[in-house]
Amino acid sequence: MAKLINKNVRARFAPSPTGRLHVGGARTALFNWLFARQNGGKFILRIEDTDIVRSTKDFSQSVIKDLKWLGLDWDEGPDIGGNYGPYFQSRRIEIYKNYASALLKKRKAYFCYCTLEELEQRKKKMHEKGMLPKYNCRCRNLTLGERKEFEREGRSPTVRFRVSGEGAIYVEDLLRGKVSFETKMLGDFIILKSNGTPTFNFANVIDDALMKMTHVIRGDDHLSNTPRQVLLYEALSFKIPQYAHIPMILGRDGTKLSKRHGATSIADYREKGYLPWTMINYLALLGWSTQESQQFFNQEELIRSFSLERVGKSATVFDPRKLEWMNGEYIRKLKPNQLVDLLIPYLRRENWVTKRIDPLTRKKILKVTELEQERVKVLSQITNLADFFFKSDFEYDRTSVEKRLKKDYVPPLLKKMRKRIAGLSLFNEKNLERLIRDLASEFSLSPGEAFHPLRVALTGKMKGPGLFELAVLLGKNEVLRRIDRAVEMLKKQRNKGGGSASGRPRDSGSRSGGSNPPPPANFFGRE
RNA sequence: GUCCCCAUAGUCUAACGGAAAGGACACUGGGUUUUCAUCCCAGCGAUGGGGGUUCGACUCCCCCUGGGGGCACCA
Repeated sequence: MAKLINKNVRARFAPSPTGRLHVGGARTALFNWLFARQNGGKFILRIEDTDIVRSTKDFSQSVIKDLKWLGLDWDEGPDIGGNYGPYFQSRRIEIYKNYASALLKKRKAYFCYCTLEELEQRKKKMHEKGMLPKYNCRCRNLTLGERKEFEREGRSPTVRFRVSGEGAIYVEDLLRGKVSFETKMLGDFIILKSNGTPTFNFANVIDDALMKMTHVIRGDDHLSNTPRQVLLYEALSFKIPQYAHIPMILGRDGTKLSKRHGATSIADYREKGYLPWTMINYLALLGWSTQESQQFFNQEELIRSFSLERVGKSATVFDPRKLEWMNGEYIRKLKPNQLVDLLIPYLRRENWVTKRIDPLTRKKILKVTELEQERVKVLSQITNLADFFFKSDFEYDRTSVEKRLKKDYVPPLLKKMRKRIAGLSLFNEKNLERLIRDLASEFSLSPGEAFHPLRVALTGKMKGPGLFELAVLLGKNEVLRRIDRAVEMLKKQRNKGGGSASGRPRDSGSRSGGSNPPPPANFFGRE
């Protein structure tokens, strides 16, 4: 079936800047964006900063930054303007006040002088009686005199919407069909706070109407708010948009995703080293799928294939493991040269490379990248994977030393190896491999029994890239130094009676003659 | 408590009322590799329970259970 496109579509993302952009918010933004883009319609960004206590300018900026980082773009928004601005709710206060006045005049709203404490108390009492904690409208029909009296007491009023009428309110939802709510379940609700700012339900409705939104795609935690909003649309004679309440994203334990579940903000994932498109691709699959359960999409494919009709209805669990897998897939698809650029910030953070990178150093980083690419799932992991390429005084992994170096044959083997390597005229992979294999058979060892100790001596680990490739990259002299260092380390441990295997020779007190360990110089700086 | 939403493996999910319930992550085993990773092969594993409707139910209806959300001068 050919997809119907509707160029008049206007969809929006309306975050409140009370924190960094959350994965749930990001997915809501994504679905709106995809929907707008595939229809050739407009995607609008509006910042809902009416909670003056919790909203900050910094969070507004960071939300915008994170959306851009994800690769989302908008046709109207706080940073670029548009025909229906301003796009910060905090700059639209007068608009809300005017509409509130209109409702007051029509007696669809009224001033309420109850204080927070009074409301709190009343709610508590109702709760104790097992009643619905719905507002009983003490101020609903105040006389002018009574109002004057309250004002003399110094109370500043809120404006409440008068909920009246019998029967049900129907919400037409694109995903869930017609959902009905009993009007009598709703209490009169506040539309203007006593400080003059609007509440969410009020500002949201007015802006969506004034900004001519055709579709409201949002988390289904908003479904229960919708009947109130419908009442407002009707009271203000606004056209009700099409709703689509998408399933929420939960944490591993099935509860609402929160900091308890670890990283939840887009910025967290950016900093760890997830690629923006990984986030988009993964998030798109949370609550939506194609008939074939396709896993990977490029941007055009995603825009083309997305459809609201195929968005599911049940809550989804955010799975960091699948996200990491997907990031690894995308990292492996990168050209090594692209990956180098992404990796460099993490190397800088460790002070392994200088701010300016000369061509030779870059070439070496490229080589390291080629050797490690298939192991990197998250960019920041490069730090643990490749430390030994950048520093000579890397630490030895304890279990690697135990398993691969604590053998009687190892010290003599390494010493012999050192001698042979020193005598090697052409230090390349082929020659090195032949050398080690020959040595293994001289010692009556399997090749592996010779390879493994050398690997630990050179890298401190028992996992990593091809042994001969990494050795050649390190260079002959560095390889010799590292063998010396490992032999030295083993000797010291033996003297100490087989104590800690993770000791760094340089750090274990003054030296008593013998060969000195290599200086802690930067490998790339020195060679 | 009450209202609303939801229900296929541990997780994301597919399946005009008519397949052996398909794919992906994770996990397990095997192969390749000097190790790890990659790659390849194989395996484990699901329609929450109970009633209907129907020749036939993952699919439609009802009840139960479970989970989530709202009931704010938060959004």
